[in-house]
Amino acid sequence: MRASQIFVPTLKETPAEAELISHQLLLRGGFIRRLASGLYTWMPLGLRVLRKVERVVREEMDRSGAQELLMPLVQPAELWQESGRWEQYGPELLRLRDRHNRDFCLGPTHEEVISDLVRREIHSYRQLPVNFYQIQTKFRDEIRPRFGLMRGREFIMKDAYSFHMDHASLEITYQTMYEAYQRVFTRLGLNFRAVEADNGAIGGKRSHEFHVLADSGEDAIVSCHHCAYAANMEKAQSRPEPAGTEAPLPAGQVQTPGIRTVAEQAEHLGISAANIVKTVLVVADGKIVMLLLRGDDELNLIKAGHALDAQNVQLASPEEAISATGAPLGFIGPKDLRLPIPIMADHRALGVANFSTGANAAELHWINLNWDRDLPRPEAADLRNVRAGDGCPHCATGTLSIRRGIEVGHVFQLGELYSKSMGITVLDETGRDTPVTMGCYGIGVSRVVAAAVEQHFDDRGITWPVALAPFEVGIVAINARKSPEVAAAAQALHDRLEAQGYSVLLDDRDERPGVQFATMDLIGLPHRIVVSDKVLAQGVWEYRARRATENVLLDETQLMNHLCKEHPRG
RNA sequence: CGGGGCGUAGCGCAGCUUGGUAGCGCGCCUGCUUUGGGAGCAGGAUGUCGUAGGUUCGAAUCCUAUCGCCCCGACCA
Repeated sequence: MRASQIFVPTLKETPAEAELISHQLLLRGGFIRRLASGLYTWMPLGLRVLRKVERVVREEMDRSGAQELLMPLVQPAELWQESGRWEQYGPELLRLRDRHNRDFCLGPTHEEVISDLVRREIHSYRQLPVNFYQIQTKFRDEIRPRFGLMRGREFIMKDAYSFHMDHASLEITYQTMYEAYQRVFTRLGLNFRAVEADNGAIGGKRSHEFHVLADSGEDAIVSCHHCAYAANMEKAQSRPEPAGTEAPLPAGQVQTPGIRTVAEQAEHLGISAANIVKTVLVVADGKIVMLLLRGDDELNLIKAGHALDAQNVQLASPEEAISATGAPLGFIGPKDLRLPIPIMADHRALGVANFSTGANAAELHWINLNWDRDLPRPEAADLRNVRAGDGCPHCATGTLSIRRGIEVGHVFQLGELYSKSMGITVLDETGRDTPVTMGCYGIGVSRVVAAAVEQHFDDRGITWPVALAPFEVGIVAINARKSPEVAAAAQALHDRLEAQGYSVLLDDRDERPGVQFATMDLIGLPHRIVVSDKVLAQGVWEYRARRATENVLLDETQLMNHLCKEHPRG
């Protein structure tokens, strides 16, 4: 491909709308253009990158035995009403009506459609297991689309759905998908981590997220630097700590005027936050519940939802707090409640001796309380966010660290959720109707493009991994208009490389060398070859890898060997 | 949904406080020169100042409404 034949509108200046480096560089490099909030056009160069991702995903899905199909973006409301998600999904589901006044939605995901297909078409255990996938546009009417491709409203996703007679079969496919995802992200040249994830209210046995590691990531992921343990924040646990062995001190109450926060309380009392048990009131499915945490810990609402077996957990409002306990926020505690409120404590809160907590009266706190002696131990659960430095729950010596990640993949065991709500059954060996077990597996194809840039850029532009680059090799013909020899040599080299199977972009534009170099660097092709009179006179090519800083002079054989080494084929 | 910010040429911005009919840089077009890291000189084109209404002799500027875009928050008692 010659640069004069492909539309690559690069920008010297960064558009004001772009905050994230990937967003900036994809706009500047002419890969994407914004149409409206969360909606992007894939320009010719960007589309080439997107197709690269799709190709790798498709190859690995096919290799793992999944079958590709393509389902509609527009989906009838009836299916969503049947699964219950027409009501549950909320405003993220973009609903629309057709001319006959029938309700539809734009598919944010395709469990309903695939479930409908499978229950119509698959009737026997002999037809299972089966795994269908598609690479298709999704629409989610996000509260706040942001960061360009990272959180768009319309995006491209590979979604797969598997169906099984039993959990053992699901487990096999799940593992197969997990391994396929490992291969996909490895082949794409991304630094990623698979982490244990929370299944949410859906339940099911297992779930893993695949995160590309990047400081700009929206998710916190936890990993042990000693063993293989890794989990996302909602799921991560830490090694239990031995309870304190301090001798109990006499309990008492202390005036704490104007003290609202744990930090203020610790300072006022001259103790550490770890010696405070803080009380968080939440409303779990409409009911007030008191949660206790060590003062230096943070509540994780998702974990609270699990512990309480509640769909919806929110912090209580100041008014709800007063009406439930008689005390304002900041002075609430588990001892001597005037109304019975269910109490649940994080494990670590139960390990604190001689702790301070609210006394259920304005401007009053307890000090030196001890479990069992002063108040009964409440039910214990895991409620806190782990912190960097916590002990690993899986090995004896490791400690946890927290990094940022961009979620690009998710494998999930759905179990019988949809087969029950939508009645997907098959006949088993004995001729009995049996609900099938389901798994689902997603990759954010368009998000992968942005995530890759977040991980691969420098001050001059993008530094694509070879598997993602829109072209593998860039040829810069210096002053080709002045030198027919350069023009001819560059074109001939381009043709030879393409004949070898490389994708090549030949910069044949009538631009000054500086412009050509700047463009090449910005769009981030992995290999650059410069053709000039100077170089031709020496009978060599001037080569430079995008991620290198020095030029290398190579003869044709050396060049071909080098490229071959970088791009193993077959 | 709450809070904040911004809409002026294709892009980045100034002008607005103090109303007088729009400007800078980049890009674009023409010519000449230049040619190894986003060139120089000369000439040129491009704006319903987001939209609608109002105030005024006069509005990019003041007022009202509205649309769009961006950022932050929605997490601690």
